Amino acid sequence: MTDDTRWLAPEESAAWVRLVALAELLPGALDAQLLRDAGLTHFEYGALMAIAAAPSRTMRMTELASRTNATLPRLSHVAKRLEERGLIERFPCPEDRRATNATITRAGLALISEAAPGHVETVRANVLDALAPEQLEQLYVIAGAVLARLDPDARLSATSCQFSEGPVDHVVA
Amino acid sequence: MTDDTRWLAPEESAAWVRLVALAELLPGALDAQLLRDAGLTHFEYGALMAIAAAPSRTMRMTELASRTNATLPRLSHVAKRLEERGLIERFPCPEDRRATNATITRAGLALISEAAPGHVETVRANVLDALAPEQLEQLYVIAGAVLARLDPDARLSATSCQFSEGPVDHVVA
DNA sequence: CGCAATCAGTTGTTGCGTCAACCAATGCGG
DNA sequence: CCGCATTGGTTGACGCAACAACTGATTGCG
Repeated sequence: MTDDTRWLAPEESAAWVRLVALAELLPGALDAQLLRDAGLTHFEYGALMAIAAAPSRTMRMTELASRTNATLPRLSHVAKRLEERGLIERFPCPEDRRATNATITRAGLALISEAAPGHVETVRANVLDALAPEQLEQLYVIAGAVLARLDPDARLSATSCQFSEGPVDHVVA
Repeated sequence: MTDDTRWLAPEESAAWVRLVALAELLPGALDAQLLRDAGLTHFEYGALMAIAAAPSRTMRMTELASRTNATLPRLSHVAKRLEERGLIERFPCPEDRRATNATITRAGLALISEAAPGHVETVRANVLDALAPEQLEQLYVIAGAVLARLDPDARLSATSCQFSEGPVDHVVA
């Protein structure tokens, strides 16, 4: 019973344990704040942001699913709930009648506009304010290297980032 | 309507987007491999590892919940399933008859012993092999700084790390 | 032109996590 | 001691995500 597994060295294990803890705690922290202050999960917030950032504030379900790392069934359920809450609207795509387009409503825009400041504040308080500028750069590079493995097609960090943290006034105006 | 929110600078946004993508994808990747190869979620694997690493391979439910970042109800459900599968056993604590102790069985030890190499391989393939030694150190520091905010009591990265990635032979032998 | 294969999305079922309620044991102040 | 709040843990109900199955539209190919 030879064991050729390359077990983790202490430095590797230490870094890994912390990364796992981080990945475990971060989603909960984001969800908790957004759910408390805006009644949105972080996923819903990201989806609304992605739609709002799209040209004409409209996006195909499939593309939205890809950008938010959701399965199509999941997105369909979420969209249904968001539509019932009046935050988005769905209508068949004229060009391809199989497809469905989702648009964010005024109410949806208003909601994310209200939610954004608090969310950004949470991001700063929990992450960004803890890091020096050079660490921010290191994090960018490190996460990029890992994402190249986890997300080879770069479906997430797409060009117009769906978790954009800028003001949304330009779309509201 | 003055807006004193400090919106994210481009470098901040870029790093943040990647970190979020990482936190979103990593759990899924870990779960997928462990579920496929050992029929365990990453959480269950971590819980079994934590018990296995404890003195006399026994741990109180409350402490286990704290170390694995689980609520007590969640852990109770998970423990019930693991017990039904014969991987752990629960028995009332002699000293405090409110408390419950969980012990890992031989079958449980055998399972994590089998699962560990594949898991470590996944960790290397997805994360560690993508990073240079200095990046590993940077990651350790950065994650530590963030965890100081997210997990002030350091309930997760406790001394005998529950997600330990070392061989488990010493407990099996 | 017609049929098969594929694509886009929705719907139903199952499993897991959270929340609230509950029971039992402990311990602490009177 | 006794009463009552607190701690440790389990249970049940509800909500959300994953998977599978299905409908309808489109493409491709003979």
